[in-house]
Formats: sequence, structure tokens, C-alpha cells
Amino acid sequence: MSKTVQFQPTKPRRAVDDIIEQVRVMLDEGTLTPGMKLPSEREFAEQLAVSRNTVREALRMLEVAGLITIKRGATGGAYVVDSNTQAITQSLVDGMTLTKYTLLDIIEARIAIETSAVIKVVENATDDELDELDELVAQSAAIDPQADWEGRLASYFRFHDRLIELSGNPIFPVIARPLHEMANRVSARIGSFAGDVIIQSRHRLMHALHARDAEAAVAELRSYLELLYERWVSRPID
Amino acid sequence: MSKTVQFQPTKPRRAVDDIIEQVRVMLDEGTLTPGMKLPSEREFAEQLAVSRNTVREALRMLEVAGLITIKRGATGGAYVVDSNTQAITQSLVDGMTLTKYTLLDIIEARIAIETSAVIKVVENATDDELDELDELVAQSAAIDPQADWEGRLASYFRFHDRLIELSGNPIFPVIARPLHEMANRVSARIGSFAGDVIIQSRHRLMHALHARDAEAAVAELRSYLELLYERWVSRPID
DNA sequence: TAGGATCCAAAGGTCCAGCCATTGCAGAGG
DNA sequence: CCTCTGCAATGGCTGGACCTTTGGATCCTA
Repeated sequence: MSKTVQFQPTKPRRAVDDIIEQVRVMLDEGTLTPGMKLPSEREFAEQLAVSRNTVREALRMLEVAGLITIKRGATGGAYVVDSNTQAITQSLVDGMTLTKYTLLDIIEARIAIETSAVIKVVENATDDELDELDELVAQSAAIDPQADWEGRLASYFRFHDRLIELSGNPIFPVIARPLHEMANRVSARIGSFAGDVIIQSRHRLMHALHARDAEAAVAELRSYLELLYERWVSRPID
Repeated sequence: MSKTVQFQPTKPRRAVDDIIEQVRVMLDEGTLTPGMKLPSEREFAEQLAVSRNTVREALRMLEVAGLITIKRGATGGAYVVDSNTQAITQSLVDGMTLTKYTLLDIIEARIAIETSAVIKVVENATDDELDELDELVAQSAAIDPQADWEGRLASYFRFHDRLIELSGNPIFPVIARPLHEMANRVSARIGSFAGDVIIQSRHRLMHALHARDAEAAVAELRSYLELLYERWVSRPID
């Protein structure tokens, strides 16, 4: 049987593309790990046998991709980061300005990920960890939504982020955090609403988690996110 | 109550950052729309009163962000794109690469996303679209897994990708692709197995979809992914 | 000796001027 | 009318130069 050949769109191979691929491969292999420092621009250029300008372009690309951060000065240089959440978020924001995604799309994705995560939380989280979540809820409730809506909002998302971390699956946060960032930006522009409703939902959710009742927890989380969406659409972005 | 002030990390403002922000603002305002062409590098440099190198760095960043594509030659230049899904996918792949994960983590995430997607497929897909999926299954079955395992594998993922696209939520494919990419990196190394089992599962899944039976479709997809995992763990990465 | 002021080297930020490589298209030639 | 060819526009890349930032080493002083 003939091999299914697959033609690639003709994109001229640039030196820059080669460089960033080398870095990506090294990251995948573990040759480069978070915290490590790439060579200085001048040294890197020499190693790669390209000009410093070309190296700089490659570094800029890696920076935007969220793989490195660049610091100036004596101890400066390009350092491998340990999370590119910001970059993913920025991509999603860009996607929304290109009118590719709607709020409902975001919410649906959150429901998909977070309900799956919460099931694992019920299975795996220790009681201490659940108490930690209780504490986060209390912190949220202690912030006056009128006086400091942004602070309250940030507190909400700290809860969600932590909840998803407790699932034990490291992939879930990678996906969920950018979605939260997106939701956060929207909420920040809409302004405060119905703080009590959210706190009450949190209490019901925590009750279900403590009772290790996955079904109830999923139901509560889902209805919470759907409520959120209702509020958003009824108060569109200015 | 005191406002929780939030200080931003001190990041020196570079010329490059200014340029990409100008472009982002123009995109947001609608001054720049998909398909439009930015000035040539030389002209752009003059307009911005910066060197051509700086412009090039900015263009590279916008390119990685998925906002423009760059074409060489006579009618070349930087064109605003209408979709940055490719960039988001790449970001997520990078994010997962930076994260310590296991195969089970990937499978769990796939179950979360793909079962949610398939529910929407049952609701939204037309019969013609389902027929299209049937066709993809037939294509998979026609490839000899012994002779061309990579081709068969690629065919499997085409099915999954298309299935998820048919959910109608553009976020789902964006999340699913990186997961497939990560799964693919592993499968390609493991080699062929049990082609018949997979095709049979596909048939059962399609049957459920045609019958618009969401519950059965979800169950089939889930058990398929779990089966996949079983096979993987029993044949660990070399 | 502790504390502060100063100097300096390393590293990124920017610019310049030039040359090469690619590519579409207009015009020449059949 | 079609084909070939050369040109000009545009991105790709180089090498060198200079500025700015920044942290640490050094030196001075109380």
C-alpha cells in the first residue's frame, strides 16, 4: 500500500524559525528547563553562526510565545519561564478581537474542564485541602464588592484556580487559567453584581465537596457557571 | 475598606512593545482589519521613526502572536490575519511542554473536552456532517496499520479534530489540538496496535451519533479513550 | 568595621548601511 | 496569444557601532 504522503504549505525556512525550533526541542527533551539561562545575545549569535540581529528576532519570538523572559543589565539575559499562561491568555484575547470566540464559548470550555476537575477533587483532595478552599471562600466574602470589586474578583479566581489545581492533573490548570484570565477581564469591565449569590453557591459547592458528593458538586459548579453567563449577557460589555 | 492596590512588575518600555501595542489598538478599533497590509518594513520604520531592525523585531512578535503573516517577494509584506487559532494551539502546546504531565493527564483532559464536544455534536451536527465523519472512518480503515502506521495515526486524529470542530464551539478544537499533539508524540513512538478495535469503536460511536444518542456517544468515546490509555501503559515509551 | 558612594563590566536596546534572496509582473519576443 | 526574461519591490541577513541599564566590586569615609 502506498504511503500517505502529506505535503506541507511552502513556508520558506528562515534562520529564526530554525532557532526557535531548536529551543522548543530542547525544552521538550528537557535539555532546557524552567529557570535556566540562554547564552547572551553575542555568545548565542556566535554559537549559532548567525548575526546578533537574527538572534534578537528569535528571542523576541520566544518571548512572545511566553517561553522566556528577558532581563536587562549586568545579570540580564534570557531565562526559561515555568509557565506561559499570560501568553495563552493574550492569544485568546487577540482571538476575541478577531471575533473568533464568544463568551458562551469560553463558558462552555470552562464547564467542560472544571466539572471534570471537580470530580477528581472529590476523589483526591485531602480534608486539609478542602479547608484551604473554605478559607479562600471566606476571604472572598470578606471583601466588600462595592468598595473593591477587582479585589473580590481576583479572590474568586484564586478559588477557581486552586480548586482546579487540587484535581491533581497539571494539564487542567494550563487550560483553565487562561480561560479564567479571559473571564476576569470581562468581569472587571462589567462591574460588581450579586456577590451574595456567588458566595452562596460557593458554600453549596464546598458542602458537596466535603460530603464527597461528586454529582452534587458538578451540578453546583455547572449551574454557577451558567448563572455567570446569564449575568454577562444581560449586562453586555460597554 | 481599603482598596487592594496592585503594582505591576516593572518592565521597561521598549520601542518594540510600543509598536505592537499600536497595532493591537488599531485592530481593536477596527482601523486595521483582517486582510489589510501593513507598510513595508522600510516605510514602516520611517513612519515610526525607528530603525528597520526594530520594526522587524516587532513584526516577528506580531507574527508569533498570530496577528499577521509575512510574505516575501514583490507583493510581499505583513498582512493582518483573520484567525489566530494556530497561535493559541502553539501556546498551549508550549504550556503543556513546560508542564510535567503523564499520559493519564492527557487522556483525562481529552475526555473532559471531547465528551463535552460530542454532546454538542449530537445536538448541532447535520446529517451531512455525520456522513463526512463516516467517510473519515472509512479512510482510516483503508490504511494498512502495518505498512503505514503514521498515516493511519494521522487519519485517526483527523477524525477526532473534525468531530470536535462539529461541536460548533471554536474553543474546543483549539484546546483539543494540543492534546492530540501531545498524544501523537507518544503514539508515534509506540507503534501500531489493535487497528480493528479502534475502527469498531468508531462504528459504534457513529451509530450513536446518527441515532442522536448523546449518552451512548459519550460512553463510547470515553471507553475508547480509556482503552487507548490501557494500551499505552501496557506498552511504555521506549 | 560598617555603611555608603563610585566605578565598571556585562548584557540588552537601538541604529546604520549594505547586500542577498524571493517573487510577481510588465514588457519583449516569438 | 503565449512564453520568456529582466526588473523592481520586499523581506532576510550581516557586521559593526554606540547607548542604556543594572548589579556587583571597589574604595572611601565615619
